[in-house]
Amino acid sequence: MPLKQKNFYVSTALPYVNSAPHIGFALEIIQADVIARNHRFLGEEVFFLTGTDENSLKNVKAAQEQGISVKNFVDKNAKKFYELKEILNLSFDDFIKTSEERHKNGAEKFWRACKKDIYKKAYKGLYCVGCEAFYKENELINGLCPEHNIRPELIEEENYFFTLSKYQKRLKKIIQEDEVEIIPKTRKNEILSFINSGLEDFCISRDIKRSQGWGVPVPGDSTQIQWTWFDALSNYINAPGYADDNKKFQKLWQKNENKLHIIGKGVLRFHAVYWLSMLLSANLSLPKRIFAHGYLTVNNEKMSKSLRNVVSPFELVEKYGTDPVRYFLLREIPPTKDGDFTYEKFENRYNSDMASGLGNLVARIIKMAIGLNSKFQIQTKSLSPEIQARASKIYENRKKFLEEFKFNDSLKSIWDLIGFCDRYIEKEKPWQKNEKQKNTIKNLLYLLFNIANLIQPFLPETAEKIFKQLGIKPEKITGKLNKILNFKIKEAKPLFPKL
RNA sequence: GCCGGUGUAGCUCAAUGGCAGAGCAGGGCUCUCAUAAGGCUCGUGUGAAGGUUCAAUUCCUUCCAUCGGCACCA
Repeated sequence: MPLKQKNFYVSTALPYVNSAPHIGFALEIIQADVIARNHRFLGEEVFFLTGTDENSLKNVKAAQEQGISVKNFVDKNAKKFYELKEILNLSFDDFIKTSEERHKNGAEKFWRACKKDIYKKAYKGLYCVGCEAFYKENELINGLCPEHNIRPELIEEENYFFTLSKYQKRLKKIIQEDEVEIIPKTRKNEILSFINSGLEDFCISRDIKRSQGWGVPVPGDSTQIQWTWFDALSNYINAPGYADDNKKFQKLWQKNENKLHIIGKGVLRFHAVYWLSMLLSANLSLPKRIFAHGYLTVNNEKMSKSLRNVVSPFELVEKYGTDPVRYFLLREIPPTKDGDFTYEKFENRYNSDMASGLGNLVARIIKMAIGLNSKFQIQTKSLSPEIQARASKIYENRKKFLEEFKFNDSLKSIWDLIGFCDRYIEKEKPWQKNEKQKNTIKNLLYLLFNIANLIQPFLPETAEKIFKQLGIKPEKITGKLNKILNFKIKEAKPLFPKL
């Protein structure tokens, strides 16, 4: 009887579609992709989910500005997010749009499941028409909205509230004891101090007129729609079939011990406080880990439309290719801290690590090997034990680092192996004809095979190209070390031409 | 204001209560299999002031700088 396959679930946050994808979201979805690919190599059954959040009021406004229907607007923009799959070589298994029926059905079912913790209350607040948001007295500047410099109106309406206060104690325990682990620790501490400051019930619906009818209705009340975050968070269970496929839902969510949310630091509270409490309320299984990444700056400035410094992943990939973009974001940006993008930094990484590093190493090994023979059979027992140990050490590092989401350290450790190969070549001079030449080249081919293996989750396209040049049959590519390898070397164009 | 993080070579970051390291960029030398690629080589720099200690970059105090969190904001 075959062993039962372990399940693994990973999601990104759902980006708003009111503007085009930028490299900040590219970072998040690439991180998730690496984790997903790595778990597939570990032999687990992976469900990798992403999608788009389309029920925001911002969309209604943006659609009106463009003079098209809201549905047309969100469909048009969501398509751009889906296209990231192609250009960034992403391996997600499902893409959920919160305007889809399956999501709305799920969100309504989820609302009913939380019913015991939902109550109606008059809400009074200072409402800025420009922002379409409520402000607190102390957030105003001279009594005016800080964005628009206008005096907010005092609005009173009945809304639904969620009894977050009720979950304060349980939530504190869950987070403190890592029943749900928040990564990194500093974010965990922030959330704990937020919880300790006292949790207040929060408003989870809007008047339907103010939302112009766009959104997920509140079950049983035609005057209200669900607040965007309340419906959007339920996407994580709706995609795996919460409302329409119980068998799938049980397998992927309820009985899955290893569920991971990858999110940006700015939305941690929604996930670590609201979402967990909502799941507790509905009596559903909790995620295992929440990983919060940092943000990208451009020239050390916040990316924003008004600064006109938003970098498009489409343009970057068009100019440099998919794997250089993946490499830069994973290698240069510290996983849990803010990192900076500039074209100069990007091109430096490209030239030194990709062109002169990996690309050049592949070219020189292939050329030397082919000068000797095109076919090689390598048995690991005939290779240098020191070299084998060195390679297997990098697999251990990758495993360890990826468990801690240290994409940068993991790549660094692989690139150390590339550096070792260059020094090994220099030392052994395998271009000279002598009795140890063939053996040196076998060791190098073995190392190159392992480098390709190691970079697979990060740079899948490059790994594939290297395997092709080595003539390794696809069925031999298991992500693990093999005892016997047959190579049939082919020359090819440079992987990364120098800029 | 309150809470927390960080401050190390031009840049990005390591490290340990005991002579402070790596990558990139830059200078010099050099091999030639390779994408003018590779290798070797060159760096007294721990924000400031005190304190504990035989010894502090590491522990403590204060200060300065900077970043983040503090309720509906990627």
